[in-house]
Amino acid sequence: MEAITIKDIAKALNLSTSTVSRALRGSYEINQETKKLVLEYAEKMNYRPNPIALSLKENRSRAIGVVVPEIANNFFSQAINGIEAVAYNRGYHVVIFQSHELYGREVENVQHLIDRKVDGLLISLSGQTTDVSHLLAIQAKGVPLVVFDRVSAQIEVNKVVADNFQGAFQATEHLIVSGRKRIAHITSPSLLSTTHERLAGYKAALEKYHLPYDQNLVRYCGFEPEEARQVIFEVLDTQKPDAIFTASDRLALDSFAAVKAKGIAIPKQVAFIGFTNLGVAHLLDPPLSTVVQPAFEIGKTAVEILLDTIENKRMNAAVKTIKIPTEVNLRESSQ
Amino acid sequence: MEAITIKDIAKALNLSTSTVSRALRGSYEINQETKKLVLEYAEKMNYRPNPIALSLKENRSRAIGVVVPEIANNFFSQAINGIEAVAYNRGYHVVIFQSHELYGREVENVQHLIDRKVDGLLISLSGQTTDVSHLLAIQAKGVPLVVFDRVSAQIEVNKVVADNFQGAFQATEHLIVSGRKRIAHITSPSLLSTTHERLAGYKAALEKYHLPYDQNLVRYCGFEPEEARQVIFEVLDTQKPDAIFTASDRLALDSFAAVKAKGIAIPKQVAFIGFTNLGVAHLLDPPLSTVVQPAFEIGKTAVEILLDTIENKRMNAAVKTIKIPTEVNLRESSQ
DNA sequence: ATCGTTATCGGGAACGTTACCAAAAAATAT
DNA sequence: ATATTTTTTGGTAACGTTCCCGATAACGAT
Repeated sequence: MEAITIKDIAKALNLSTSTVSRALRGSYEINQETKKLVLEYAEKMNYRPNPIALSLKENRSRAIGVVVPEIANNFFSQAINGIEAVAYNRGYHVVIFQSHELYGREVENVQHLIDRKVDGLLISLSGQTTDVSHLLAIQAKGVPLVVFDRVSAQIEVNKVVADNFQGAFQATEHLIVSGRKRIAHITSPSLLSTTHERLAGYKAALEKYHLPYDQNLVRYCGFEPEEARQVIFEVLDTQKPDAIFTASDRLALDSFAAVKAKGIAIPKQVAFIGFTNLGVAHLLDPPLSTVVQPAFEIGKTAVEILLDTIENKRMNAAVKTIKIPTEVNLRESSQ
Repeated sequence: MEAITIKDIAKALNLSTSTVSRALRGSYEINQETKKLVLEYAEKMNYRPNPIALSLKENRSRAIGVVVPEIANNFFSQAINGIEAVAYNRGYHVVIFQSHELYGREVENVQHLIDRKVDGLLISLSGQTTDVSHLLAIQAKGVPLVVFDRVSAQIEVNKVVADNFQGAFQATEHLIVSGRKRIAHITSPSLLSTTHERLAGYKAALEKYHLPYDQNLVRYCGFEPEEARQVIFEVLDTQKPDAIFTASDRLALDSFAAVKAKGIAIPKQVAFIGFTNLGVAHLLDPPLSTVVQPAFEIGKTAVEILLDTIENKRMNAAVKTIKIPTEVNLRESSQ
């Protein structure tokens, strides 16, 4: 029941392991008959090369690591699908780890992936991550790295993100032109790059239409289950907004639920638009307007850059940040 | 920048690799001073053991493999979270592969995980899988295996599933007692164990209330994007049901959307209840009644059995199938 | 002083594979 | 027939680690 190895084949056919290896690998420097013999026997015995031995020898694994905050999040699972599609076609495995928004877990994940000799790393930062020295360290080691979605200014590396500014700008502008004046912005922890960019888009839209920027209308919200609810209740009670623009998948849902729970009519009393990749947005009550990120494409682009780097196809390419346009879907919740 | 190894430490401290290994591992048969010296140096140089070398030597990896159809599916991502939570606490890594509902991909995934010497395997079958010889093969090899959610009768192995019969029975019963007579059941491919069990629950409820079982009201539906829509349209047009009970996460959504697209009032004209783990069910229009599977707990239970098997903690335990109760949430869509 | 014990350490093999170098055999050239 | 090249193969080391076995030294006991 034990797996068959090159040694077993060599012994069975009275050859050396070198010869068997040659037969299995490239065809050069080998008698065609010997090669055939080996290949047939290997086939018959269902020989499968041991990737672990290979990894030890070659110091690589034909696998790439992916670290995301949470796969139970549409954006990330879609991004992973993009990553996987490309990686699979190019002969790489994808090893997925979740940080669960914890800095410590993220560092651990990165370390483990490096220990396991992944050929490259794709990461979207946790909500707690401010210090990126763990990434700088692997960069110093020469491990190819691409950061996507949630990036950091502290590291010079290829990045792939949605055009968060544009999306937020368009969402806010839409709310403004449809007559809203007090637009609350419920957003993620201020550490995140996405938070900054979306806030900037929000501000820019206000500015364009000469609306005042009121700090009290902007709320940062962490990842605790009940947090969004509290924040929404508070902002509704104290600020009386006539519109809400939320900045993430999870926040869109929790906030939407909270507003409804409070018995406030959407969009009559408060218009609502969410930055989210929820597939069910059009089925909600009322149908939810959304800014959608091209998650699959972000994943796809990120992994393409990573694999090109791994395979030395971008030797002299400068490090850059790729912005992929977002898409706005206007529905009843914001009319 | 290269990673430091035991050899490097040995050379630096003028010791043999054996001694260094001993110092790093168990403390027996080693001078306390030598040990301290080694540990300090290792710490200073940031030594990390090479798990690949370990895997090669010990023929195991301290990792378990998980094969699921699709992570962009609430049920599976929640199950994975359950798996991960337990595995992490017990010192195992989790390697996630997706079959994307393809039999070929599933076989490949299993093979790759075995090649990579996972200590055990958790799998939920693809929608195409009828032949489980790939699982029988690894079972014969002695690799610990637990099948969850979508199982197969063809293999005797520990299984963890939701109580699909109960959930379907309760859903159907609820529709019946609230006055519905022609209840359509939109379900997954007939190969799946979950499909059978849910259909059985549906039938049993009809029987209990002496309603006829009409084959035309039951529709099997594959995984193509437009398929559910077509099926729903057809069944609505030709069968005029007064209720719809759907059998999966994806089908619930697609069917719900299709019914609404057709302009049919829920629940007035057609009552609707879905077997789904959607987090947003209560926010839909109208709020969607659901049968919820304890996904996290299924994952948790499955991995506990697997790890116990790996660690020989269930030597004489008989193979069994664990059924975990489902939960019915009644909302407006089915009143 | 010799011997057996104990504590501590080093050497070598092994896990599966490939790369390099050398050796043998075969083919070709002289 | 001999020399030279080409083709084909085998042996060995190496990747990083642990385990088994043997070696050495110190030590107390006789």
